[in-house]
Order: sequence, then C-alpha cells, then structure tokens
Amino acid sequence: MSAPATTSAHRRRRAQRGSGEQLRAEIIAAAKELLAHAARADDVSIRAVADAVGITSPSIYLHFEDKNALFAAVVADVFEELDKAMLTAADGLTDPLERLRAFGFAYVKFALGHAEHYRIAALDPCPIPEVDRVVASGAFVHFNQTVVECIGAGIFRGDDPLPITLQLWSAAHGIAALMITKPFLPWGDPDDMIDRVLCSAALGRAASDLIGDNPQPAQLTAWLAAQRAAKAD
Amino acid sequence: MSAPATTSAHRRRRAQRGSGEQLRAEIIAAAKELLAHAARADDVSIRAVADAVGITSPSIYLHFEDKNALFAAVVADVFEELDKAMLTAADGLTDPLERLRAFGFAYVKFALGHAEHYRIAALDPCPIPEVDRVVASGAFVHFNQTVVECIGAGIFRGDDPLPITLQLWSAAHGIAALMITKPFLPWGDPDDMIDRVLCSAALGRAASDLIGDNPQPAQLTAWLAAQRAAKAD
DNA sequence: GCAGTAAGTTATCGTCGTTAAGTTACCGGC
DNA sequence: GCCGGTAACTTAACGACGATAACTTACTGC
Repeated sequence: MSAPATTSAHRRRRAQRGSGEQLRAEIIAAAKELLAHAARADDVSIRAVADAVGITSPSIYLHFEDKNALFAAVVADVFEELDKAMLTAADGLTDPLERLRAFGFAYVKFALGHAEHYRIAALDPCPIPEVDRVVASGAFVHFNQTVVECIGAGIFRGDDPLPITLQLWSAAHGIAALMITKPFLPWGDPDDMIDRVLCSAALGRAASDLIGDNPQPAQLTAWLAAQRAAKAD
Repeated sequence: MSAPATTSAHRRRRAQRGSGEQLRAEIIAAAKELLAHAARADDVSIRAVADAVGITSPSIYLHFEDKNALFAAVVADVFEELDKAMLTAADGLTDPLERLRAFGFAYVKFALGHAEHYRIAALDPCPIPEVDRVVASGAFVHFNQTVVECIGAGIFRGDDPLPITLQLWSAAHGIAALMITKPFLPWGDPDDMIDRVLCSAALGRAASDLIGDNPQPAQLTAWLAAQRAAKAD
C-alpha cells in the first residue's frame, strides 16, 4: 500500500546485515501490487518493480534467480490468500455438497478478483512441471478433501477422488478463465452464472455416476426422457 | 513445410507490383509454423518470422500494424481450421446430444493439438473486446446451433440458448485450458477424461433444468438420494 | 581497527518491438 | 524508350527490456 508506483522512490537505507529477507518480501509485495493494476504480466518489468521498491534492477537478482522466480513467489503468496478465502467461505458448513459449492464459488470469485495473478498462476505456460506444488496447494487439497466427503456421503461414486477433483476443478477453472479472458461476453449476472456452472458440474458428475460409468449420449437421452416421463406422472 | 527455421533463408525476389497480399499470406504461414513449435508465444519474435520468410523484420510492418495484429491473423487462420475440424467430426450425426458431444470433443482435441495457437486465442488477454469475432466464430455458432436443437428435443429447457452455450463452452474450455497449461497432472487417459467432462457438463445442465431453476445443494442432495432410493427398488 | 562479506550500485551486453529514412525495381504514360 | 511515381523492400537506429560482471559501500565478529 506504500507503493510509490511509477517514479523512483526515496533511496532506501541499506538493510541490516542479517536481514536480506526483508527486502525480498518488499520486492514480492511491490510486484504483487504492480501486477494487480497491470493489464498484462509483461507490462510489469523488473525495472519497474525495482523502482517501486527504491532499488536498482540488478538488486532483484540477489533475491530471485530471474523474473519467473519472482512472479512464482508472488503467485505462491496470492495462493495463500486464496487458501484463506476458501476456508473462510466454507467455515461452518457441514454438508459436503454445500462445502464443495462454497469452495468452488470462493475459488472462482477470488480468481476474478485477482485476474492477473490468476492468469500467471493458471493460464500462463508452466516453466517447470511443479506437480507437487499444484497438488499440494490449499485449493486443490480443499477440493479433494471435500470430494472424499462427498463420496462418503454417497454423492459421488468411486474409490479414487482424484479424477473427480480434476473434473470439478476444470469446471471452476473454465468459467474463471473464460470470464477473465473474455469479460465482454454476455455473462448476465456473473455470480448466478458461476453458481450454475459449479452446481451443474457437481450434479453432472453425480448423475453420471448414478446412470453408469461414463454414460454415452444415447443413454443420457433415454435416461432424461425417462425422468421427464416419471415427473409428468 | 518449407520453413528454413533459424538461419536466414534465400533472399526472396521482390514481389510483383500488385501482389503485396501474397507476402502477407506467407508471413502468416511462417508465424503459424513457428508458433506451432514454440513453448511460449513470445519465443516467436518478429525477427524470427521475417527470417523464416526471407525478408527483414521491418517489412512485416508493411503488412501488419504490429505483432498483435500478426498473431491475431494467425489465430483467425487457425480458427478456420477448427471450424472445419468440428464440422467433420459432427458430420452425419443427427442426434443433438451426439452432435454436441462430437463438437465439444473435436473442439478440445483441436485445442490440445494446437496448444500455443489456442493459448493466444483463448488464454492470453484480449487486446480489443472483439465480441462479434468470438460470437460469430464457427465454433461458437456450431455450439449454439446445437444447443438450440437440444432445446427443441427437450434435453435443455429455456428460451435463450446463449447462457447454456456459454456454460457448455466454459466446460470445454476448462478442460482444454487445464490440460494445456498443466499437462503433468494425473489426467489418466486424456480422451476418456475429456469425454467424461463434456458428457457430465451436458448432463449436469439437463438434470439441473429437470430439477428446477438453478437448484441449490440441499435440493440436489435430496434429489440424488431419491434417485438412489428409486434405483435400489 | 581490520579482515570478511552481505548488500547494493554502475556499466554494459544482446535482444526485442518499432520507426524513420533511404533504396530498388516495376509500370503506366508520353 | 525512357521517365516520373510509387509499391516493395532494406539499412540504420531508438528506447526498453532481462540479465550479467565488476565494482563499491558499510556492517559485523574478532
């Protein structure tokens, strides 16, 4: 919040001997702030970040290997925020499906609120296959844990939660990514759309499990017809 | 296919008087080729494209306003291919749901096969809100038309196909984007996963329409329990 | 107070997108 | 047949970028 933005800030006092870590945190904060107001990620340069902090650009490289590493650190920081937001959103909810919906909704809303950060984290090419990082992230863990609960409650079927989690995650990611990248499309009420997508995704998977193992269109059509007939009675 | 890749190609003969358009097409083709083999879009420089064609970099600007315009032209070109691929995939299919599935599957497969092109088109920030371009694109039109057919067949409910199309499109986009950006995740058999996601999305929306207007978790849980009970009999 | 080193800076490299100014070769008109 | 006009390029160069190497400063332990 103390971001001096464009022009060069006050010349900083050299940091204390042991506390190089402090500047590292300041750099991350400045980069995060600049990214939040940037249309695209490459619009924020190493030089601009250094300027905002009040140091020269090569100093960045004392704390980060390169630009990717800096942005990765920012993303890690943002994802901790996301983790908290999701936990808050699902706080007090006990029904597994309610929790799943709360998690998903919080996830998408957070992504929309941190569009440029989310873009770097989830839309830009991954420099290094950091499987562990993704799968160990709070968001993924929360989703997966809740899917396990849903399986326990009989909502989903199967012994492996992972494919289900991936499927639901892709639904959340899809609506988030599309709304971020194509905000001008006729989304109607965004919250309503998000909710529909998420509830539909969960219901789709649950109903799919109900009908059979990955039922095909013909089966779906028949099943839907039967449902409508049953309802008409 | 005649791409000279890295080193400067044969010096081209100057084009005929009236035919500046020919070079334009060659530039697009070269950029498309280079993008196809690039890990990231900025790895393809204006200079590299010029080099591949056998001209100097400023010559590009005689045919395109800037780099964005060039890449936009490439994307437009690729999307025509996508259009054809989708039409081919659904050729001969009459059942609306079968067609929807074929369109969706072709869409995602094409995206995975043209990852870097798809990234530029659908993942990178939109320079200009080109609503019309997107909504008028073949892919969107095909989806929307088939949704109309599905409504006619009673599979979906409602008088406006647009929200349904957007919802289904976001599902296709979600799985495509995630598989492109995080290919190292445990996707299992990709084709199977794609099919599950697409069928689930369609079924989710259909079942959702069946139960009520955007039914909430409590309703869903109750409905699912009733279904399981009915099936057990 | 002095060596050692953490924490920065200055200077510089090569690449990029892009622009300005110059050059070459075709083509219609006389 | 040659000549002005201009389409189609090239050469040269600018400013910004990410990154590296070499230098300087100032704190700390002994």
